[in-house]
Amino acid sequence: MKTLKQMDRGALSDALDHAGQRTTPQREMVFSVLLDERNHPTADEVYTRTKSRMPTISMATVYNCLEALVTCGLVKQVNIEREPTRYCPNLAPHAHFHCRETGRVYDVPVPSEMMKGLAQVLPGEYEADSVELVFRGHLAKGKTK
Amino acid sequence: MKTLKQMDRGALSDALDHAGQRTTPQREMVFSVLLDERNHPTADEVYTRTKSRMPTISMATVYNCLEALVTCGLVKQVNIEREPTRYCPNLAPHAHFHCRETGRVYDVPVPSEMMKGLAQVLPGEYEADSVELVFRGHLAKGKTK
DNA sequence: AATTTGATTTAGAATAATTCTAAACTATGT
DNA sequence: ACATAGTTTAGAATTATTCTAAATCAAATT
Repeated sequence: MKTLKQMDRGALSDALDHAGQRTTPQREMVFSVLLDERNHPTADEVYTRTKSRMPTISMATVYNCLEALVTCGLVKQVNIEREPTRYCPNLAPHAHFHCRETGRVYDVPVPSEMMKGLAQVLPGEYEADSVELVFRGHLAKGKTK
Repeated sequence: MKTLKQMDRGALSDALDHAGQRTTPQREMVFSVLLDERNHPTADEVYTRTKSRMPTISMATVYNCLEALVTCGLVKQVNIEREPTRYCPNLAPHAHFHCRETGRVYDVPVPSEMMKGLAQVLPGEYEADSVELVFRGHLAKGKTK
C-alpha cells in the first residue's frame, strides 16, 4: 500500500492539528510506512522504506516526522536495552516481547483492565501516567509465526 | 561506607568466580559504590563516585567492571527511554518508577507471584525469561520521600 | 624464585544513534 | 503579493558506549 487510507489520513491531520502541527507529505509518508509494515522499525529502517517511495527525504526529516507523530500521540517509541529506538503505531494496550534470538519485537495484546491493575503495585504517592511491560526470551521451536 | 561488607565481598567473589572472572580491587570498589548509594547511577556517576575513592580508575574500567557485575548477575541494567543506562544492585523482584519531573528512578517491590503472573498474557509460543515493568509519572505533592 | 600465560586495566580513538544548526523552502493568513 | 511561521534539508555536533592496543597484574607452572 503506497498511500494512506482515508481513515488514517483523517486521524493523522486531526492529531497533528490538535498538536498545532501541519500535515505535510513527508509526515503522511512516514506515517504510512509505519502503518504498512508493523514490525517495529528503527528510524534507519523507516528512512530506507520512506526513501524508496520519496527519494528526496532526508534522515533529519524522518526523525522530525517520527517525533511529530510521537508528540501527537499516533505513534509510540519502543526502547529495548540500548538498541536503537523503534516505532510502533499500535495504540491498543499491549506489552512487548523481545526475542533474544532474532532480535525481533512482537506486540502482545493485554486487556486494559490488567494494564491498569498493574498500577496497584505502586504506593500511593506514585502517580503513573504510563506503564511499559517488556518480556524477553525466545519463541518456542518452529513457530516463527 | 568506604568498603564492602564481608557478606557482599563473599557474594561478589563467588559470583565472579562462578562466571570465570577474577575479583579485583576495581570490581570490588565499583560494586561497593553501587551498594552504597542505590539511586540508579549512570556509568558516568559511578565513575565519579568511584574515582573519589580510587583516583586512578578509568572510565573504561568502570564500564568493564559494570559489565562484569551484570554478567555475573549481581547488578541489573536499567534502561529508560534512551537515557544513559543506569545500574541497580537490587536483586529482589521489583518494578521501576520513573519520575518525569526529577528524572529519578525508584524501585517498587513487586510480589514475585505477581511478576510471574504477568507472563500469563503471553501466548504459548512465547517463552520469557525476564520481565520488565516500568511506570512513568510523577510523585504526589510534597512526598519526595 | 623465575617464567609463562591469560586476564585486567588503562588512555585514547572509534562508533553509532540522535540532536542540533542554519539555510532554503513551503504554506498560510493578512 | 507579502510577511510570518512552520518545515525540510545536509551536514556538523554531541554523547554514551565500545573498541584497540599497550601496559600491568596475578595465577599457574616450571
